Amino acid sequence: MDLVKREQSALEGLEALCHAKGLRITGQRRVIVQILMDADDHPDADELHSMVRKVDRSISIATVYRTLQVLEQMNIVAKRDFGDGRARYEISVGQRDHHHHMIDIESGEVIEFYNQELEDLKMRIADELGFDLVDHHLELFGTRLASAGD
Amino acid sequence: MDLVKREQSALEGLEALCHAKGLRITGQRRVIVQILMDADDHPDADELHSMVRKVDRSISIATVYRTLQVLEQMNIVAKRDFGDGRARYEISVGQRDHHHHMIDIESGEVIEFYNQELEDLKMRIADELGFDLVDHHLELFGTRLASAGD
DNA sequence: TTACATGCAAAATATTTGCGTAGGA
DNA sequence: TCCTACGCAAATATTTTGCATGTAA
Repeated sequence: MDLVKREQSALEGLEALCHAKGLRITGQRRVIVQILMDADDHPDADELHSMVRKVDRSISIATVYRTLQVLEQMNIVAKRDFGDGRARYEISVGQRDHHHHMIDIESGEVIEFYNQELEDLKMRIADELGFDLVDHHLELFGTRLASAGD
Repeated sequence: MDLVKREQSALEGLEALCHAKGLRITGQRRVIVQILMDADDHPDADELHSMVRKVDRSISIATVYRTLQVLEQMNIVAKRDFGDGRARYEISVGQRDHHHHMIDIESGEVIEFYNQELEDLKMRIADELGFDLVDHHLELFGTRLASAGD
């Protein structure tokens, strides 16, 4: 239920924030946000466009980019970079639910994780450097341990 | 002296590694590595190209990209992403001397830092996730505290 | 009605690659 | 000499933008 609630609030958040900023809630924007909320991976603009077009074939790649830009400014979407050439996107419900990525450099698989120690440490580091932390990205790249899992 | 030694070893490392991998040490490669060692910021390919051309006007942007690619594979150069569209490069002497970046989102200034706690924590997190850590990127984005510095 | 948003196609960026030549080992 | 690396220019890939039209408020 928690996940569902979170998704609803993201969509509500979208509408509320759109209104607050004088932006229009269009069918395209609704579809793009919905698709991105349903995605449990990190699609790039082109992948997102393909998915979006399964719902509404008329939506253009330009609108996808423009919408992602707007959503990023509203902190509804976070833009990520995993080292290949293109940007990847994911829903970020406000600043909550912060997580990072462990990337399997052999398979390309991306695992999300959260670690409170890390959050604390980053705040502390930023503070020591004389900064107010606004955002942060951490990506770990590695290979699966032979012993573990599989 | 320490810095000088480190730079020398980077250049020596280049030659040694080139030989080991059957790669040729060309004038272009020497210039590119030298310029990158002398840079204390994080130039992108185009900036690097401009700097390199002050030494040898015939060096092309393609060679800069190709050299950076080779150097990255040899772990002599690290590719970074600070959120604008282009990749940035810096010398990384082996795996030592690891550091991260605190980016001032107002001025674009980049401050490098190192934190042992962070290194330990990242190793631990990767291990807990069942991974052998190969590489990692951390970027903090923030604004300068009013009270601090200035 | 009236701006803002959209689709389309062209443009702007960043990076890679084919090809014939130059040059390091 | 031989093969890798180079310069050049064209090709790719990704993202942005101008413009005429559509549409939410």
